[in-house]
Amino acid sequence: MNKAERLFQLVLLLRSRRTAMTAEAIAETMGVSVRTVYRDVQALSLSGIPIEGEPGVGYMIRAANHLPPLIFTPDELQALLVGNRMVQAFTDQDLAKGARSAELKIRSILTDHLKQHAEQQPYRIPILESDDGLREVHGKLRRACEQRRKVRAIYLDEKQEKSERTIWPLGMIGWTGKWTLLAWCELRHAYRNFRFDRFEALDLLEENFRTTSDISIAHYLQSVVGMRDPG
Amino acid sequence: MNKAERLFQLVLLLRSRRTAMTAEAIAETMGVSVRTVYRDVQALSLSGIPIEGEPGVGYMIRAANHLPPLIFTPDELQALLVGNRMVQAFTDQDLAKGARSAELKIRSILTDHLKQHAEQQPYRIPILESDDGLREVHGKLRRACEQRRKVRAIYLDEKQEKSERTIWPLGMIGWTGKWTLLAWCELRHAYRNFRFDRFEALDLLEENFRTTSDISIAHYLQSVVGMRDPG
DNA sequence: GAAGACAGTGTCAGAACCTGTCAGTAGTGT
DNA sequence: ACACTACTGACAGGTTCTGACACTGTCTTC
Repeated sequence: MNKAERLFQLVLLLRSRRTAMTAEAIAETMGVSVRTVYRDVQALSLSGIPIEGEPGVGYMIRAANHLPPLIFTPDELQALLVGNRMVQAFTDQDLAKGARSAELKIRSILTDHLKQHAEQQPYRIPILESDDGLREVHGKLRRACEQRRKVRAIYLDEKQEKSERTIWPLGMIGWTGKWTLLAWCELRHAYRNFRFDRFEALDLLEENFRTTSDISIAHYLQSVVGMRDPG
Repeated sequence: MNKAERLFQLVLLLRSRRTAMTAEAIAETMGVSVRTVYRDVQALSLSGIPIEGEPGVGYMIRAANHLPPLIFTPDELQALLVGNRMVQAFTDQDLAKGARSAELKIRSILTDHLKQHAEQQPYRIPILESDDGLREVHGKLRRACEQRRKVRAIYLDEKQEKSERTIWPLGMIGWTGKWTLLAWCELRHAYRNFRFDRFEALDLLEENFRTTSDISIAHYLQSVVGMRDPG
């Protein structure tokens, strides 16, 4: 049996049971090594199939019938589709890819009636290749934020003055037409905002940082802007 | 992309459409040769997925239920959430409402693992009340586009000259930081682009218009911009 | 708190499988 | 008979997949 067929069978196998199944048991049923089962589980997981394992218990797939089926209203669908296009145009390559595959998944569960709706979109959001440089910056900063990695950056400020510093990227703020990074500046020991389009160079360092109650988006919004963080 | 993943994508792709798709079109979307598409179709068919082809028409899949329970990957989820926030900030009130309720529905089906992901968002997209005027314009134009209603508009052009005209709103184009309306101008008998922030007044008329092969977004993109409409 | 069991990951070489190419076939319309 | 489309067969070379084995991290037992 080849891999594709085996993955398909694995989904059927797990879905047909109410109890979990250990990797070893799966290996035996499928006639492959345990190592291969681990790889198969990972493959399914990466495709977004909600397969979950627990040590000592085994793997199972969450039964679909315990969930409310996802049914969107036309406005909800429209919002998702428009949002997805904005992401493709205004963020980074990886997120754009995520947006595309999320859209495929959403479209695949629509009723015919809604599919029709989805097809006649008045929205067009051009994806400009000239923004590819910005997309790269965006991607790097997103990774840095998510992994809480410090960043060494060369930045050009409003006065056209170049500076090199180490910053802790806390959050990415979307304004109409531009993104800024909220970061903690090690040099100044203070919050600073950086426009994405003013970075001359960016290096993700190996070193991590820790957000504290004194250094975080919520704290910045509270103490500097004077508003509660909506999350 | 490996075969297993591609087969999964193929199922989603076919399920996401109302109409059949030729092997050649599939090959192009997937980035593989046509021969491989034929093999993939056969593989799915052998696994018992009801995929059917008709010469000259293409392939399609009957009935659902063959889809494994579907959930999003972290990147897909991130894309949906960011997109939703952009919609709330940069479109109109109704669509924003749609975005919020869509988000609730999506969150309700997430696994614990994904919920955690969803909570630690680095993105913040402020919703500025000062844009409420723009939101109203946006909402009116969206309704006009969707219902294909003619619009009587007072518009201030680049030279600060005011004009009143009847237009057929065809599409809403999202640029970095601004929206423009592509419309057919009854006065000039030509396509015109209007910035949302330059409308002084907007009245949705009772009268409808009909898009034709000579007056449509696709035709505009083809004949004026010189590109194919991505849809 | 050391030893051991258990679940899962990293790596590697050889085997198996997959892909594109190209030639060929069946069916259909002219 | 010819052209055309949709599809299949065969094959070489390139990729990927698999199992073996060492290894990590966690939890349990004594």
